[in-house]
Formats: sequence, structure tokens, C-alpha cells
Amino acid sequence: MVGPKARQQDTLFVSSLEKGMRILEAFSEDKTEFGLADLVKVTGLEKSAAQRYANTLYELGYLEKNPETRRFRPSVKYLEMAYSYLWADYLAQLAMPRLIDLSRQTSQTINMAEPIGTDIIYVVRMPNHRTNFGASAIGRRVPALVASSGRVILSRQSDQAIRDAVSTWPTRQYTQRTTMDRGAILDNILMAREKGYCTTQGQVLPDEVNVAAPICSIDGIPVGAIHCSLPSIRWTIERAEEEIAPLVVEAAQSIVPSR
Amino acid sequence: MVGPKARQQDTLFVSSLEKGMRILEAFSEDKTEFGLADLVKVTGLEKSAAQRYANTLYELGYLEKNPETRRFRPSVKYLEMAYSYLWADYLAQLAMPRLIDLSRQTSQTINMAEPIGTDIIYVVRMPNHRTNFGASAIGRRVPALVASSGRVILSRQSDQAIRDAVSTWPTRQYTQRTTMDRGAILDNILMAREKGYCTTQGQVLPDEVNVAAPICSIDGIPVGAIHCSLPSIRWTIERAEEEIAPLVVEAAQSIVPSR
DNA sequence: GTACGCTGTATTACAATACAATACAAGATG
DNA sequence: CATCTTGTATTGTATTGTAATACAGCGTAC
Repeated sequence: MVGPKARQQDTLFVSSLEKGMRILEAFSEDKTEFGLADLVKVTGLEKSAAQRYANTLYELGYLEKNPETRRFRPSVKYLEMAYSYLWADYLAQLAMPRLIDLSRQTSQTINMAEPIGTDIIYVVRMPNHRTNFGASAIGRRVPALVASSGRVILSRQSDQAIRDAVSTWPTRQYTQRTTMDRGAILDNILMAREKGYCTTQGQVLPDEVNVAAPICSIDGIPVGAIHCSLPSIRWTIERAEEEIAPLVVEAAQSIVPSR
Repeated sequence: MVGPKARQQDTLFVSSLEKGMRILEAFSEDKTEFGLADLVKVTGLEKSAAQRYANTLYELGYLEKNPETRRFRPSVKYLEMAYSYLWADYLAQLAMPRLIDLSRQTSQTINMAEPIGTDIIYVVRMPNHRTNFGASAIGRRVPALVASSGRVILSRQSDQAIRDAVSTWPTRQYTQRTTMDRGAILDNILMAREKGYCTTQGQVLPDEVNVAAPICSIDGIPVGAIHCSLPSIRWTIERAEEEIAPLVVEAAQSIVPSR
């Protein structure tokens, strides 16, 4: 990580752009609307800076402004960026037909995730039962240690990498049942390594059973995961392992990106 | 529209940020990777400017860089922005459960679109049959006059607005069957107004029949549309009108945003 | 083999641009 | 009605981004 001091002296780093991106990034699941004063608090910018950058993003069409409250919100331009990304994402392109098939076969919610740092991010989501919408939107990041997708991706890495991740990567308590015991997480990952898939229950959403299988490139490096999310009212882990896991594993194995 | 001259004198407009966003926006369905020289061509920036802005976005994690080819591509951060937007989009939150139901009822591809200027943009996509992935990704923009969703949104506007749109808004020939005759487009819109839904065939993708219905706010303003996409090998417009249209209309009417 | 064109990278001195500090207006709050 | 907090607008100043340039690596052509 490069510190702010090093960056200030780096003539190839345009700090004005960073400040603008700070504003763009301020919006999150907690806060979807900001007045100017709020932006100052969240971004740490000066009042006049926040004013200029927010105004610029507004003129460029990235932010909308409620004329009454004068608060800013992300515009639909945020979505256009997702489109640009998806076109460039070789894995998503490759996986999509298989995900559609899997969705039809199982009639359950199917997701595809990719690793990013210590998190995973959902790239494709195909909901099949009503659930919290926000939780099932594209682009969501979840700590890899918590999500079944993250764990199953880890399970294909070296012992050393797994141990490092389990002991140092962040976790977060999403539900009452979210496992905060790192030993238990390690066990779950090692189990996933043996079985070829990872099962979890209630880690991110309270009433869900999850089954995840890794997508590996031709040289065996895990580059993503497919995961199936089942309502725990009707599914036990055991039944999921029997009926769903083989399908998820098969779909994941049929996707072999060359890079 | 504010011209560049006016902007240069506007002290509230940070042109450095605009240049950075130009780089971010350079990536599209046609071009998913850019070297520095390509960026210069596409964005119109000076070489050194392109260098600094691309480098900044790289350090901030928005762009990835292929170490061999030294070309830039959008990173998964593009997707995170979609997440921020979807959390803030009241209509998407509201519609999601109904879209899931509709997807299960019909077993067909269901989309939700919102108007943006003279285009519509796909906000929710639930594919149910194999298709060109890129064409079915979130965030895609299509001219409103071409897409069934766009036409059905227009059909709920005033005569004057419809006539203005049909005569001045842009169209684009996506397939051989895409209607470029504006008179025919007007007829289709007026038909949609009568029926309450809009049907089209092969406008955006060659082998597709589409049925779209408008989502209107409590005061009758069209704010979006649901559309169902059917493979034309197995569906005629007539059969779609009989079996699918009532379901789509019902779903759309059950969504009544208060703002 | 070397000369050339094309990349991407790195370093300058300079001035244009973003800056902080203001002052003002308009609601909200007490 | 007084006061606080919000968003808006202006200005002189220097910080910051700038264009120009030089360099290195690579492939192509002669």
C-alpha cells in the first residue's frame, strides 16, 4: 500500500481525481443519500472541495440531486459501469450459459462470485426465491472467510495460504449464527477441500443453506465460485449435499477458463 | 447542455475530475482493453494526461493492468458501483419480489428497465434461456424507440411527447429486422397505449419476441417497464399476447411506486 | 545488424487550476 | 424572533496538474 505522502510526491498521481472518487464511493448500503454537509463528514474533504467535486459529478451525470432536499444520490450511470465491466469479464461471459442451466435444473438461487483481496464479490446473481433484495444484488462484497464461495476458493489454495487467510483476514458478524471462531472456519475450509464443495448455514443471511463449488483455471488456480443458496426452512445441509452439491460441482467443473 | 467554455469559467467545475471520468468511460462493449496510446485516441486527452489519469485510476484500483501487454481494463470496482446504485434505487427494491414471481410463473427471461434521456437502461435481468451474455447484462442502454420497454413507457405519455420523441429521438439498427421507419414505430406505440402492453419482434436481438408493460407511479407517470423476452423459434407474437402479456401487465400494475 | 517507428515510462520548469477562506442566502430549530 | 445549520457563490493565491521532452524496450523493415 502506498501512503498518502508518497502519493503527493508522485507526479503521476492526480489527487484531484482521487478526491472525486472519494465522493463517488461515499454511497453505500447504509447511506444512499448525502447532503453536502454529510459528504464533508464521510469523505473528510473540505467543505468547498466537497462542493466542487459533488457539483462536477452532478454536471457529468453521475449524481442526481433532489431539488427539494438538495441531497445527492447515485445516478443510473453507476449501472452503466457495471455493463462495461461485465463485457470485459471473460469468466462471467464463459460461465453464464452454465449458470442459466443450473438455475433451471435446481430452481434455486444461483450466484457466481470472484475473489477480490480478502473479500469475494458477486458478479452474477440469479434469484429464485424472494429474499432481501439488497443482499442479492450484483456487486456486493462479503469477507471471503464468511461466504461459502470465499471458503471454497480458499480451499483450493496452499496450506500456507489458507492458514494465513484464516488467521489474518477480516470477518464480520452478519447473523447470530455467523461463525466468528476461526478454528471452525479452518475446519470448514479443510472439509471443503476434501469434498470438493463447501456447505454453510446462516453465515450471511439468517435462514439460508449455501453450497459452493470452485471454478479453477486450466492450471488449477481458483478464479471464482458458483454458489447455490437454499431456504433453510425446507433444506438441511444433508439434503443439500445429496441433491444440490453434485449439480453445483458439475457446473463449476465444466467451466475452465484458460486464463 | 453546458458547453466547455462555460465550464472552464465555472469555478465549481473541476475539469481534472472530468478527464479522469473520460478514462473510466472509455471502456465499452466494443473496446474492453486499452493501451495508453489507444486511450489517447479515444479520450482525446494529451499523452501525458492520459498517462497520469490512467495511472491514478490504476492505483485507486479502478483499472487493472496486464503486466505483459501493459493494457488497462476495468476492474471489479466497476461492479461495486452498481451495488451502491441498486441500494439507492427505490423502484428496483420494490419490483424485485414481483419480478422473481413473474420469472417463475413464465419460466422466461424477465427484465426491468428505466428511462434515461432518450434511452432505456436495464436495471434487473433474470435470464431463463441461453442468449448472448453481453446483450443480457445489467446496465445496458438501448434507444427507447427501439426497445419494447422504451416504447411502452412512451405510450403512457402525452400525444405531444410521443410525437416529439418519435420524430427526434435516435434509433439504431441492431438487427436486419429493426424497424427504422418512424411511422411504424409510432403505430406500435399507439397500439401499445390501447392494449396496455407493447409487443415487438427482432428489434434488438434477431430471434426474440418481446412483451413489455409499463410501471407507473401513483400519479400515473411511467417510471419503468417490465419486459419478457421469448425465443421466436417457439413463440409467435399472437401466442405471447395470449399467454404472457396478461402476466406481465399484472406484475407491472402491481408495482406502484409512490415517488 | 542497425535504423526506424512504435510503444510505455519518467522528469522537468511553468502557469493554469483547484484551493481555502470567506461572505451570503435560505430554511430549520429552539 | 434569534440562532444554528444548511447550501451557494466569489476571490486572490499557490498548490497542483501540465506539456514538453527525454529515455528505454520491442518489433518491423530495410
